[in-house]
Amino acid sequence: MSVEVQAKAGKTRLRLWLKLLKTSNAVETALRDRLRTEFGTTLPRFDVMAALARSPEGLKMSELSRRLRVSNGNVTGIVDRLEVEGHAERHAVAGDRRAMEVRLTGKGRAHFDTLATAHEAWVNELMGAITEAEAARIMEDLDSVARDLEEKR
Amino acid sequence: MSVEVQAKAGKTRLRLWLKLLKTSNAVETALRDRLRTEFGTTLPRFDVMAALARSPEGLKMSELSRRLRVSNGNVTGIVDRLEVEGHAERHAVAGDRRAMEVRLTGKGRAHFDTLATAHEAWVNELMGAITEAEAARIMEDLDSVARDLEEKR
DNA sequence: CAAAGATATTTTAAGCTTGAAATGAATCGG
DNA sequence: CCGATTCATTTCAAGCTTAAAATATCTTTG
Repeated sequence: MSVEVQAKAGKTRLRLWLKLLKTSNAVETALRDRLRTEFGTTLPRFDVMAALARSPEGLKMSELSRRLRVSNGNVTGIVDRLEVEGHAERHAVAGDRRAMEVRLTGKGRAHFDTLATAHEAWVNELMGAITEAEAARIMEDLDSVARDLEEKR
Repeated sequence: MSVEVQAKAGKTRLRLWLKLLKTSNAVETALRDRLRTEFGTTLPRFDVMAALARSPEGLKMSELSRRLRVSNGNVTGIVDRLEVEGHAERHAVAGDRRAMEVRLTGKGRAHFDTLATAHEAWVNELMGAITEAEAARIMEDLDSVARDLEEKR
């Protein structure tokens, strides 16, 4: 590839990145707004609840942190707040006094079901401009970026 | 479209959103890491400097806030820190004692040039898995989402 | 001109986020 | 068994972010 063509591809990727960032920020902001105004909650709390909903047996703090790719200290704070709300509970882990298992409460599960339904509808509304065929194609491209990034880690 | 096909397209869009979010978070985290470890700065400061670099005559606080789509209070804090570092300066605006014009200092401009060069190379490295043709196509799709979101605002 | 409304910015309170340090507990090698 | 290391979690300090309230100034209108 010539130097000129390389430079052009570079500028195109930079533009793509800026647009990708702008679009995902716009969608994310809309979701945060709606979670806040319609349900008085936040995206981080929703994310933690979603992870817990997929593991009814409970998850250790470190496992939650690993799955959501956020720091341990971050999970501590979010679970603290979910506990205050009565949506999650910490339980001692038999055989390891260092660890804590976190579970949704009944109230938390019911609340999450409501949130998840609304969330899926919102995403569909916000991303309505993309057809299924386009979605599949973009996902493939993003997958190749994600795989690349995974390797670098 | 049948109910079944609609539901399927809905699930595909949700998956696309989750992948979009994951990928852009991964790229953004890599960029934040490198700005921090290699230059001791942050993405918000980089973003403000980038906006200021494009307007050498200076920008008012409110204009900065509007362009970056962040709150006024947020800009106050970031500009405070850039000022402490000696990378930006606030100036009174002739004819409006409420307003402040912000500009990069000479030091700030030199610093930003270094950052911007590194930033562009990083984005190219991180998004290297995407060819120019794919990039162009994805940008079109994202544009349609962004336009849609613009209208909803 | 004075009151009312609009505009520019800062302040405040609350939450999210991180990396690093601290704590307490488990495990491992000798 | 004991000292060293590793592991799970929390605490801490700093920065980013927002919405809402507070300030100060400008503009419009009666």
